[in-house]
Amino acid sequence: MYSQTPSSLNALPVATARATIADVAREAGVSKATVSRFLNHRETLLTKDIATRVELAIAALSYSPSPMAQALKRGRSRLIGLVVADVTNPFSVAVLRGAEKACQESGYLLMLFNLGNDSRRESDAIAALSAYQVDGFILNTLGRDAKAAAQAALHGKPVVLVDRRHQGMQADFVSLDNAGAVRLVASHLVEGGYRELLFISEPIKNISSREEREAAFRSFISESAPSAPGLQGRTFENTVNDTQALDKALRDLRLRAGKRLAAVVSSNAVMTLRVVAAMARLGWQFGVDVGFVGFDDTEWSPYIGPGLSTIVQPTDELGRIAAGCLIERLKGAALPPRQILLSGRLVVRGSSVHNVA
Amino acid sequence: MYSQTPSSLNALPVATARATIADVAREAGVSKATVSRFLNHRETLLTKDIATRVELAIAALSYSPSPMAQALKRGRSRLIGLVVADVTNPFSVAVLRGAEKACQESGYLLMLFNLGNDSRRESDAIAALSAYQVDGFILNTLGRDAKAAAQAALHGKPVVLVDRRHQGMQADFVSLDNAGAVRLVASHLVEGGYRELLFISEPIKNISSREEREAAFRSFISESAPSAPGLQGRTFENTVNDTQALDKALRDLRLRAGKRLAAVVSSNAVMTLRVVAAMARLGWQFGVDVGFVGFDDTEWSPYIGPGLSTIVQPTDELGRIAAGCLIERLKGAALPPRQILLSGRLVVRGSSVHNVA
DNA sequence: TTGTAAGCGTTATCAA
DNA sequence: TTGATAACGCTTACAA
Repeated sequence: MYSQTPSSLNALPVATARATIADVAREAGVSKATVSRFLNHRETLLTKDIATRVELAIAALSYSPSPMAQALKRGRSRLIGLVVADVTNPFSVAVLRGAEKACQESGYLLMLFNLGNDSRRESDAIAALSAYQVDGFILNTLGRDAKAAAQAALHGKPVVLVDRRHQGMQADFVSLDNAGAVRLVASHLVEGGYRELLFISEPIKNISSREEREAAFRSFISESAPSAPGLQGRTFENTVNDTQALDKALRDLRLRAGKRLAAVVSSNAVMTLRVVAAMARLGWQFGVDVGFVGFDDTEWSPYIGPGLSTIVQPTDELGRIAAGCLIERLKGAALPPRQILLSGRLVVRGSSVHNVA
Repeated sequence: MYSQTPSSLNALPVATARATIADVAREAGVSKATVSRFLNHRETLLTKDIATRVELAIAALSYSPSPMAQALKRGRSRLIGLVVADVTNPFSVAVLRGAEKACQESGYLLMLFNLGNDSRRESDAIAALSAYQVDGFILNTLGRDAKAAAQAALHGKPVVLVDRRHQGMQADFVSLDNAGAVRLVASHLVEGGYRELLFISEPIKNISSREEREAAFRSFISESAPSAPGLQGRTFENTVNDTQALDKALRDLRLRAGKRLAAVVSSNAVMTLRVVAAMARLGWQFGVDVGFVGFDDTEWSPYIGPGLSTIVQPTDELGRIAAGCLIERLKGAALPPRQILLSGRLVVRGSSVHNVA
């Protein structure tokens, strides 16, 4: 504070242009080519004497090469394009976080494009990112417009899909083991005595993760019915503002259940919040009136009612691995498309433990 | 589905290089300069005949100019660097969302750098982004390392600060009106009969928004003491894992309050969650044992206990305006540094309405 | 009104 | 081992 006199505040140094490779060459008394060699093939092909001269010049001018120029020349940018369906969704953000970390560690920078759940922008996103010569894509998109995603591949850039598959696309795919997680949830509820289950999802519309979860739920019910007498299960798709339908679905659930215990399985955090709101409207309590398990653990899950039981997705891992896969390919690995499924973890809290009180 | 035969899946077209301006020129039978003119000064300086020929060629080759090459030549990249303190913080994400939207609308792309609350990376972030020739910066950073931020200015790039000021930096600043919001919160509590208040913040360490909120709280207490008999207020800084200190602070609060009503003001969403956890540990209820208002509204606020009263920050606006300010300057506006403060809105829920039950 | 050519900051190919 | 020089894809004097 003391050292910051008013004059030092105003007299900001005039914008001083970045040093270029030519400046360094001049300073060191060598050619640009030599500087470039120092940068890229330091150990080989260089006299010690010259190397140190270049090194000094670089330090003196605090030079660092322009990634833009490098990109233009090399055709590679050390940029990774990340397209997310919706930055508002905590899942997307968590993945973003993991991916960003992995990229930073490998010296890549992330260019972000948010779709805001507008699937029409999907091809815009890929086009824009592609124009900036991103070296590869991480896509957590809507999955409707397979063609758009394919474009990326057409430009020969590697792609990693997170959470949502694209039909007919040859790409690495990183995701939660949805089927396994559903089994975890459903068998926990059945063991806890719940017999009338309702799986609630956002509109499924071809989104692979939603399809997989719903399908796994259906299979579980039909497979388990023999060994769990009285077990029934249904699925329900709820659109964003249709609170009436949601309330009705919950009431119907209890009606169907009769004396049996009823439970809800929510397919993601967004849906969970809607169910929480519905429960408040109905004046029902988790664990008393209905059991509950939701996909996606959030920081607030423990504090809603008796605590919400959830499936924890390894989101950070998902992001890291997605970025890792991509970077591996960028380093030249020519592997066949991989599918990496990570297991979810069930966290049991009060909402899925029946409580008569 | 039917049209996707196995062969069409495998026989992906070979990576076909992007068309360049030279390709277009050849196709149209004109010079590169002409194509460039069509791109940049379409209306002026061009014969109708030639213009259409170029237009056709562009369409035929589905050409779009390389932003990298343009950036290299022009020195401008249509890229905006966004540095956030912590992508995990819902506030940062919300701002990010607003900024991203505004950028997209103006044809800018966002390069993201997350500090993960590690202040040492602040200068790395700015250096990395700056190397990619971003045209400007949106900074929501830790505010410790004023020099790092200043570097950005030194390269002559405009900067917008969000939520956190940097000492001695000439830059636009966009933020919540912290003082006003604190007054809103505190007077609401006092009017509700609360007389022993505790302001709980994450460690303040020079972070301007935290300082401002705490200072405003202190002034409010001393200004209002005369007109509100028995009014007392303290402030408390809680570090991330120190649950013991937090629990003690809450117990002491009620001890001090005696028969008077006690209330907590939490300085952001992260802190709110810790208070929620502490209340659970203590077995206390919001609105009964202590009153509560927290900064930052979250989707889950309504569903914790009787609902948490909160200050809603216009986060989307903050992001939009930040990006807007920047883009305005990028268009050439040479204004003095502006300070834009947006008002918060108080949402009253059960936690700040005393309930004897 | 259009074309030629130089240059943005790199890297890579050739000679020396 | 080092240095010219051409190219990457674009814009912009300057000429025509």
